[in-house]
Amino acid sequence: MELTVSEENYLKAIYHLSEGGKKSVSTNDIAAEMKNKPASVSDMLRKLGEKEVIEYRKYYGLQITETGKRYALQTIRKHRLWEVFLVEKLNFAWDEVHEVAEQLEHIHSPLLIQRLDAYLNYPKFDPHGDPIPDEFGDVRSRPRVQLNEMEVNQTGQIVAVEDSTPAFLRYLDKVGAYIGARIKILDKVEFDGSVEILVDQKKTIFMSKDVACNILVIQS
Amino acid sequence: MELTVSEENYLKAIYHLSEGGKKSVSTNDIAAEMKNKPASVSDMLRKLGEKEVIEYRKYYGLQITETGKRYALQTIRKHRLWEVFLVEKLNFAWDEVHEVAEQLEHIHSPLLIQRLDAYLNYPKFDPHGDPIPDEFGDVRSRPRVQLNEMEVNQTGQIVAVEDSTPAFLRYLDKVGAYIGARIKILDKVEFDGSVEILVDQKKTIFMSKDVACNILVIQS
DNA sequence: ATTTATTTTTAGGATTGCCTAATATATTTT
DNA sequence: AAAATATATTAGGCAATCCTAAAAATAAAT
Ligand SMILES: [Mn+2]
Ligand SMILES: [Mn+2]
Ligand SMILES: [Mn+2]
Ligand SMILES: [Mn+2]
Repeated sequence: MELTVSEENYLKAIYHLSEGGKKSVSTNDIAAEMKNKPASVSDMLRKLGEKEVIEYRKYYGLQITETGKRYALQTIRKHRLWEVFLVEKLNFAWDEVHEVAEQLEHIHSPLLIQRLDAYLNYPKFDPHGDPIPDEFGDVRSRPRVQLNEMEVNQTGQIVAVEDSTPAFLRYLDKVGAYIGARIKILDKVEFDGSVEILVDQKKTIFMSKDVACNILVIQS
Repeated sequence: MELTVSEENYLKAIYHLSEGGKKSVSTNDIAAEMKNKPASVSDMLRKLGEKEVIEYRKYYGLQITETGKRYALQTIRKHRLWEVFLVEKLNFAWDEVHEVAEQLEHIHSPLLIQRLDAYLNYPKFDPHGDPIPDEFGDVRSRPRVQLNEMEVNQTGQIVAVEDSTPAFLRYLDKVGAYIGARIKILDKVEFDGSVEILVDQKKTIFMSKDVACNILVIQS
């Protein structure tokens, strides 16, 4: 079965919202994520239900099916592989890739993705630290914590960001936080949740809770 | 102004038909090229006229405008650059690239194309020997003749093919004709226009007129 | 110069994907 | 439990892109 670009985008949004811990995904949430109106979402949910990529009962809620998950993961795989390509091969900055990958993820060609994967040397993570599903849709997820939840003196390594907007990513570039950086919590301010961290045993960075909660760390 | 994918495809078809020597491009020709119906073409011509990428008078004919040419050449540039990428970097065969490039040519990102061009080392020709327009839409065209129009004992170099269908390209692979090959006409059969050529002073190939007329040569 | 054939356009319809406004259902408050 | 609020769906519409069938314009043949 072939999905349209719009259907692929909806399914991806639904998958992400489902994985985000929330029990049920609401029409309003999807509308917000897709930047369109709830009425449009209702239209699309009916169609996705008919195509059996979600299980949908009006007014009750929806659940993504196994088939739907496979489609979503395939699109996510393509998105993240293209992001790696743009950064590794075309020297894009990590804050410049998302919009283009959003288009490239809809190019339909199994051969293309297989070759791209090989060309990039089968990367496991995208430039934002997000895992790249394999061709069967398997994702290797690592136990990650938000930086603001760590305690003073704990150490770890930055492995991903939860916000991929250019503004946030450029800010991280500016202060010197990057994927792969080894960090240690030097201080936490009770009052506002801001933290001070040591990066690579060299540089001290002070950041607000708003920033810290979008940085994901593997503790060590 | 932004063109839709469909508009870009129509404009490309119109450009190619215009360059094909024909004085005026007919609605039927466009429909054939686009593999849809003349009625649909009429719809689109009105729209392209309103956007001033063609000059269109009902029942009379149409002419692509300078603006239209720029858009068409931009799309052609993208198509051909992607074809080079697929062959040079992802090891696609030259008969496998067209369909994918047909999709990739519509990805919208000036930065992407600029970087891709640099990454490929500013190629001047695509895998089928067609010239790649520069970022300003300038095309360096070379004087080429169809192989079947050459006389016995004349020599030259294969520089392009006029047919890019997989069946034709795979046939050329099989018999050993390729872009860049130095050739000499050994014999021509008056009766059916078939020719015998010597490739790289080594191999003799016999081909029908139907094949020969789709092979373009620079004479030397 | 008519008639005939071809080409092109218009009329009307389907599908996709979005919208606003109105309605229906579910949830929360009192 | 009823009323108020929040959430979700339907009704009706619009734009894009395609279609078939009918009508109009042009070109070709007699
Ligand atoms: Mn997308
Ligand atoms: Mn990413
Ligand atoms: Mn195309
Ligand atoms: Mn080509």
